Amino acid sequence: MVTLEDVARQAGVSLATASRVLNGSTRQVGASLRAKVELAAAELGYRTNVAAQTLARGASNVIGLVVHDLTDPYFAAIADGAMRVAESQGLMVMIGTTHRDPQREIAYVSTLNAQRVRAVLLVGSRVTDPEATRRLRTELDHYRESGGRVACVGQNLLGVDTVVPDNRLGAAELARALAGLGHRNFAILAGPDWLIAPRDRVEGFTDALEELGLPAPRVLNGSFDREGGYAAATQVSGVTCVFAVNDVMAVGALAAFRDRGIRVPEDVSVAGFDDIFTLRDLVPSLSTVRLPLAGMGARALELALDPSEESRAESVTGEVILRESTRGLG
Amino acid sequence: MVTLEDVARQAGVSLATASRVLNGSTRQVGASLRAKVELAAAELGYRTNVAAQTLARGASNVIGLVVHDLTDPYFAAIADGAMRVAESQGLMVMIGTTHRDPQREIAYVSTLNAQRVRAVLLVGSRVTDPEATRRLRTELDHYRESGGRVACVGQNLLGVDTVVPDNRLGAAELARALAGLGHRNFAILAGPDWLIAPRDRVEGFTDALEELGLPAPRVLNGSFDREGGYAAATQVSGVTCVFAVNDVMAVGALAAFRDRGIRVPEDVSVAGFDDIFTLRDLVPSLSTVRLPLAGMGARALELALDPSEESRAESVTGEVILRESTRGLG
DNA sequence: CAGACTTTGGAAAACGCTTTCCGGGAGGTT
DNA sequence: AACCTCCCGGAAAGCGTTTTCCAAAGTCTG
Repeated sequence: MVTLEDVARQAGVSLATASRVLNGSTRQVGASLRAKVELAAAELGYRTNVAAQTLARGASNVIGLVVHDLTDPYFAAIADGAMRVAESQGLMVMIGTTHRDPQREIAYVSTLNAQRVRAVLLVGSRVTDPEATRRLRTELDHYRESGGRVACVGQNLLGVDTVVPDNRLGAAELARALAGLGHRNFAILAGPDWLIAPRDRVEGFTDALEELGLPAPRVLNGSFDREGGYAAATQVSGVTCVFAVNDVMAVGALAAFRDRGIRVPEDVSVAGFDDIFTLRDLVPSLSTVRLPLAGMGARALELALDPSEESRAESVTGEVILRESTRGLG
Repeated sequence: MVTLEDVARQAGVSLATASRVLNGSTRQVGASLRAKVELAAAELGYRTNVAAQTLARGASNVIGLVVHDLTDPYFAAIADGAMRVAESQGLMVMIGTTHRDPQREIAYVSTLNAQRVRAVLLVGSRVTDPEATRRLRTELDHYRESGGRVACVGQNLLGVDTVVPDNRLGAAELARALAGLGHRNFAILAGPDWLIAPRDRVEGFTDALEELGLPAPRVLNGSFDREGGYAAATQVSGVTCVFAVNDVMAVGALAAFRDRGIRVPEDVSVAGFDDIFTLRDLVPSLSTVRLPLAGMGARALELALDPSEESRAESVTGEVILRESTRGLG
């Protein structure tokens, strides 16, 4: 293991000088010594010991990213956006997946705190359980007191910088658009009740229908993934349009309808939410609400990194996109 | 910032005792002192400073994961598998995306070396450029000399533990299966020449056709993603079956054929490779070669973590899965 | 050319842990 | 009762950096 001291000795300079040359210091070092140090470092194959550096500097070059599930393209897209800005800032990314377990989210914040990461990004819907939220807040506050920065992509419930997708508005506009196509009877394939994002989407959609004077939709709960969409869709009947609260559930619904011999959009229209890139080529192509996922991840990290006393919440509105999976009536 | 020393003082014990209680040591500590320390730690909200711990122990609890592109479900699935075993071992994961740039891959290995991560996982096809491979090997050797462990998911070119998808065999078996359906004239939507995985798939497929005495396929190169598949597919004509060297290219091809008014599988059959989970519900459902992606990621990390002098290569064979996108002729 | 700055190099004190030694006391054996 | 072992607590020496303080050597200025 080559240390700075080895480099310094080989270059015939002091530890201080070697440090100043190799790890960006504000101090100047004369050209000749600088060259000697660089040569020695290259010859010996020196690699900075980041742990030692972090300890001495009291600040690390790592950020933490906590997502629900990396194989869900929704999170992959957001993570990708965040990672691009991390890379541009020379920061490494430490990542944890909670698989939607609030306990694990808290545990990760604690671990990332122990790692003294520069910032933590919490990506994904908050939960309705106030106790879980409170415990998470406590942990976050603890981290922030020791200088950590936090941002969230989700609901503004943690008292930290947050990028908030306007789920209610997006769902409401989708509802209006679908009503505009002539639909009157809806079913909603909802996620679990304890996740706020899907709940907000249900409420936004439902409220909009009510405002339009349309009958209340039938709400069918399922897990927030493809299987949940499939399962919920097996119970759908008597409606002309179903709204799945996210695209992967919509995909499950499409599969269920196919298996049941129900044609989309001829027999029933289907719409999703998120506009997942990987699903762009589905047949029929999916009507949905587009969210700028990568941008949201990037923005969240920018917020976290940008020092500021009060916490900011930036709302992101989705854009309704009607494709082939929804058709006009009459 | 609460330190171990603060905890020790508050508990009225020595630093050594506090350390032994809070951070798994082999040494026993009496019940009463242990309780005092735990209480003090909880009261003060102590969080281990992992950087200091790493420095003192000379070993970290993080592993590095280098993938081409996280938004590609292929990599997300492998990463997920690896992350599950990491989590089960109490290891954190530091992740880097190269966007298929060999330079960046090398740079990440260097950075992860500086971080003194326990192990590095390189996920994704190797490149044909021997110079890039040599430079990467040099960097890896350097890392390993200082005790780092390395594993790779891809081709066995780096002299490290490797999980090798048998691309040739998988493609060959796919070719035989498709020939078994009666197809004689094939086109291959190939990836870029400098990536070995797609090249191997092309060769395996081509060789198998030759063995069967069938005409050589037309090979169309494109980028290793959806767009590449789309672009290459626009040039396809006069064949009954096209093999896209991975599923996302196949999706692009499906889209291209749709745009051209060519029906799949009636007018042309399409097969992919990888069996991406998210694409399971495509219509028509995609014939492909299934690779146990999560298992491969998990296995690679196991190999990396399992000490061994000589480097091991474990081959993984894909399973041909014929679905709706390929049809039998005659 | 004296005095006041500015540069630049080095010595050494942190940074917050882990772990090796030491030593004292408790328990067991002749 | 003397001798050995164990067991457990603490003092202190690292781990590899950064950075503060000094000091020496230039560089200006008047």
